[in-house]
Amino acid sequence: MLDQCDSGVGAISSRAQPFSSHCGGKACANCAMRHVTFCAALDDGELQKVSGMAHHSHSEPHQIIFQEGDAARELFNVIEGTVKLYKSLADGRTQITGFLFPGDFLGLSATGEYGYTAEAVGKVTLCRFPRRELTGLFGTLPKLVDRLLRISTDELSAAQDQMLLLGRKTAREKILSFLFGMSERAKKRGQPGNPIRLTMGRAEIADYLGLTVETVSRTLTKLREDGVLKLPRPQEVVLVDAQGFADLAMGA
Amino acid sequence: MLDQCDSGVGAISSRAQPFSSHCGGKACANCAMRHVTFCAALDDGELQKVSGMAHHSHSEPHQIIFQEGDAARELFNVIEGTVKLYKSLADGRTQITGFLFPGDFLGLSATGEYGYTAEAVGKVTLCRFPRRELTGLFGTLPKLVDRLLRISTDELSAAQDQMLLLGRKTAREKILSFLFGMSERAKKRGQPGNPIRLTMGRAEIADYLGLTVETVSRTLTKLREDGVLKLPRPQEVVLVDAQGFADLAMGA
DNA sequence: CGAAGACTTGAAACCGGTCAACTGGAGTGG
DNA sequence: CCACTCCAGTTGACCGGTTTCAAGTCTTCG
Repeated sequence: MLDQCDSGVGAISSRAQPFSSHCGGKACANCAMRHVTFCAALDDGELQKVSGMAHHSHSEPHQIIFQEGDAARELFNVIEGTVKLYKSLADGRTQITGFLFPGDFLGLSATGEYGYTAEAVGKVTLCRFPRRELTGLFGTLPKLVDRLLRISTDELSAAQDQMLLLGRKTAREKILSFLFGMSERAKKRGQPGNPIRLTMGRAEIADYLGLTVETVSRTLTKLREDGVLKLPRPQEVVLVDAQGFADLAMGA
Repeated sequence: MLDQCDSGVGAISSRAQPFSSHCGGKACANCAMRHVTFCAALDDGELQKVSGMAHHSHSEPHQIIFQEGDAARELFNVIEGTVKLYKSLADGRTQITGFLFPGDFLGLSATGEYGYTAEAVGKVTLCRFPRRELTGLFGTLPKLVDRLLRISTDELSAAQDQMLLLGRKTAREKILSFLFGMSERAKKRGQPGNPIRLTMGRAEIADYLGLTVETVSRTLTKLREDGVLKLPRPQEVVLVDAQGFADLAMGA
């Protein structure tokens, strides 16, 4: 199901994979991410230029992709799996600033150092680009910068929504917003929006929503008791009434 | 002190100002913001190209500059005064996502609509650019896009810090971080970092930190009682030991 | 089958929120 | 010039949602 340089969105491979593989030639042209992330901004000829500099790599669960403060030498597209981005305080308190799924992009930095840590949640496949080589194309590929600017402002918008959530929503509202967001993003990736598959654990949901594990668990239980959702297994959320749920999550 | 198209950073004018004024010719060349925000990315010749499309305007306290959902037709530089950006829930709960001061930029949007509301905190002077005209220059002025990308990633980085603050810090830590940030930003604008001038009210600080007015007030009182700072007037914070304060705020 | 880890549930404590009253300075008008 | 009003800020008492601490339960996996 997984070729060296190409994978189906959300496909799950049971085959052993090389940790890293260089992809020359028309690798990018065959990539499942061809029409998403910044690659979509390029025509076939332009894609050729970046094809040579990219390569795929695989990360194991809990593996750190890069840490806050590391020199930002690479940019990444997520091909498969879930990545979490987070910042921590000295005493260990952690805030997850975002989850990334197939088709998402990461690695932009204004300072030359990554501003946060990126870690694989489950098994992850990434497409890596050397930053200097890619930014070197900015002059000749203006569409590339446009696209990155757009990705960046998109992320900023999401960050502002998350600030509203963290600063002003109750635990119940946080959970509802989170589930709604997960559902919408799954749909955008062409996956079903209703049975929601949670690829991250309760502790990670808690660190994303500014809550504790216990509160996340209790709140989900309460939503189940209220008939809003079912939890056949911890990682699977079935929405009883998807439309009613959307209204709830939006704040009706 | 204030010309039509030029003002000193942080200068306070007592003269009546026209609400809006078009600035042709070498207006931008004389602007106090010439070497900050995205203007700094352009040489004198390039600046000429944008000079004609820009004009300054003045806003009164509490005046809405644009609202969440409005078509994003303009981009702005803050010339003078304080601007707040915020998002609100249907029931009125509000989260301020950022304060902008002279030299700061706003108005980027991925969707074509502003994703948040911008409001003048005190009297404000803005430099306005029609979005379509400015983005039309992207092709010929790659440095402009680079700069906007950098501004955007800077903001994203600040947003992530704010998420950590909102999700994981205590009220005391939030206030300390806020004051520290205000001090650092004042220094970057070439103003003193120690007596901190708070141009926004307690309610706005509260909406920025995810607290209530009462908690902001109580926490400031506590910091005063602990000898960390003095409050000669509500809008003026004197740090008793600036270095010790910085350590505190960073989490020592 | 046993151990480890993730998730859930329970009881009690606490931080920050809510509601309410008070203070003080700025602006206004008598 | 002083009294009044208004509003921002402060302070107090109480409340409650979330956290904390602790003990279960369930699943997974060796």
